[in-house]
Amino acid sequence: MPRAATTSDTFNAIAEPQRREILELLKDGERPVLDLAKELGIPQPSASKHLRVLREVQLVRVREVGKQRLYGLDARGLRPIHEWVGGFAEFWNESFDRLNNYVQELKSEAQKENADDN
Amino acid sequence: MPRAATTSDTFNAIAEPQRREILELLKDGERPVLDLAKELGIPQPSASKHLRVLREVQLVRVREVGKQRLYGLDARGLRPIHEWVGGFAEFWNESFDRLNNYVQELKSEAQKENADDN
DNA sequence: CCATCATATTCCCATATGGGCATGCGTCAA
DNA sequence: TTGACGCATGCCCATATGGGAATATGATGG
Repeated sequence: MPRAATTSDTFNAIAEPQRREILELLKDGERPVLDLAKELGIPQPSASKHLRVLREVQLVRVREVGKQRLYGLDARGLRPIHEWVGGFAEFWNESFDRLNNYVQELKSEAQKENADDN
Repeated sequence: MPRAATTSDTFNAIAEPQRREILELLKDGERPVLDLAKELGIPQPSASKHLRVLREVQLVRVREVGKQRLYGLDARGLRPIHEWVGGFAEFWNESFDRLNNYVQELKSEAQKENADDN
């Protein structure tokens, strides 16, 4: 089985660089598809596809205005992710120390070995 | 081109459910591969593969102890992600209001239309 | 050196994905 | 109604991926 379907999985939805860019662009407000496509330098169909994925995980919503479809940000789906990642906050501070300790151990061992060599 | 290589991309690394589980298990401390595999209910090769990906993005580090390889958490790589997602915090609070306004607009329009019908 | 244990790799398969291109579809203006 | 515009879809291709099974690799104990 390949990677979990991007659909209905917010983690996968934001695993795509271009989709992350889209989300960032939408911070400034709603935008039509062609607008986003041009900004990203990708063909319209590609933009539409990415937007579809974002739509499926509900990170964006659409509003039809005439011929255009204005895409807007709905960041609520990002909150769970922020919380999940945040659950590691205590570790990314501490982990430096851990790694540091580990490096210290290696150094000690190395010195010991050098001593043995003499 | 398929999705960006999972290698060297932390976002993709944590897009895999099992890899996220591994990271969570490692919160409790270092663990050998078979241990993780059993805990996740997956074969050892699968665990090794996932661990490799996590290693490549440096979310875990290995320490060789005899025949075993103890995998440990190195959450520092998660910090950038936390910050990126956090950049949307102001929106997931606000977005509810936006959506709400949008719904209000729809209601208004609907009422207007009903009024027109009469 | 040999057998065994703990892991890592490799191979093959099924599938999901992103890109490019053509096309279908709904909306608006003439 | 027709034509143009803005998007969404469908199709095909190349590729990366996860799973399963078999095997290679490394370290340990005898």
